[in-house]
Amino acid sequence: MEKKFEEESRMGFDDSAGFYSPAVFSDDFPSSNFDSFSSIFDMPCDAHKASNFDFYYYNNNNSNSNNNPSSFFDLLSTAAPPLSSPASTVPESSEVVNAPTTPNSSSVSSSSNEAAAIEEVNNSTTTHDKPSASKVLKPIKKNQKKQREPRFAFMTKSDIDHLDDGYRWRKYGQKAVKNSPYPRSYYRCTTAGCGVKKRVERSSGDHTIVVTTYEGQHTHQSPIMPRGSLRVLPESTNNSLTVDHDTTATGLLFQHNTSQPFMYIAPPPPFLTINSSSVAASHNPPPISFQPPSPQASVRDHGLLQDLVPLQMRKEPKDEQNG
DNA sequence: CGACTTTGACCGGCGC
DNA sequence: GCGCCGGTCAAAGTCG
Ligand SMILES: [Zn+2]
Repeated sequence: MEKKFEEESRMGFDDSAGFYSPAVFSDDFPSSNFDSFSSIFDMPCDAHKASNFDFYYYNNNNSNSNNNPSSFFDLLSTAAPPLSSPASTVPESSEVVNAPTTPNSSSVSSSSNEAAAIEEVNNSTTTHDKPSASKVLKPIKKNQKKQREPRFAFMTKSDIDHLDDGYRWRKYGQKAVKNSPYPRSYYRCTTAGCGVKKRVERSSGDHTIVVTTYEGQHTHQSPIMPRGSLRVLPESTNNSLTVDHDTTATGLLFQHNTSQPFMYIAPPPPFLTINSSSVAASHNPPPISFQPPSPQASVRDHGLLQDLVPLQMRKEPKDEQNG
């Protein structure tokens, strides 16, 4: 019992929340701590079976009751275009080219070679194969290791567990998390034919941080318009998003699937406009020549992530706003 | 009444 | 093989 628990604690990064050290993920993590992050990445990622995230994003929102912290998720959903063929998102030949900084991550790189399973997951999500015959059916053959689509974990400092991201979700499960007194909720997109799932839990260390893990890509547009917290400007108007309140999106984003994880620290995402008075960052790619370790179709597939990633990641702290 | 949540049971993988 | 555990199902319950 205890031993088990201890083991869990040791590999607290099992899924998502436990991965982070509260000391590191403080409200204002200075750029000088980047090295510390690298150390974290060095953890044996292969330990957690299918929980290999591709991106993390730490949304350092002000968890003031006044503002709705879900704003960032709103533009998340809206910024990410729907996918037509999710299976092609992850080429099986997307092996790592650069030497991984973590020797253990070798096994992680092999996680993206099961792209075929993605389609099965999507198909199985349909309700046609849900007769009252058996209790729980096995959508995927046992042969398949149940490889899932890439996941994106977004950490948001908020008191609200279920953040409104513009999509309709149906809660289909809830489990207790040992690392955290807060439970983990399982949601699934209610749109027919869309097998996107997401998990919502709280960080083990910092309970104020909500970790929302998205799995898969929506095959449709956002069914509902986000509430007044966010205004999405159509392309005809502007290629940027507008946020009413201050979304201090001090972000940390790193790629986990590839060999070398990168950090992304940016005050405001480029595609959104803070307070609708700041400069409206255009959607075109920045002049920075970001070179991911691999072609990474997954990066461009993730739409929004693509926007986030090539910003000014890598160890390029230079002087991003002192203070 | 429809959409969504709650909640216990179940399944499959994994360690012992 | 057994038990633990993460993930999932689905009937019952809740809400507007
Ligand atoms: Zn969807």
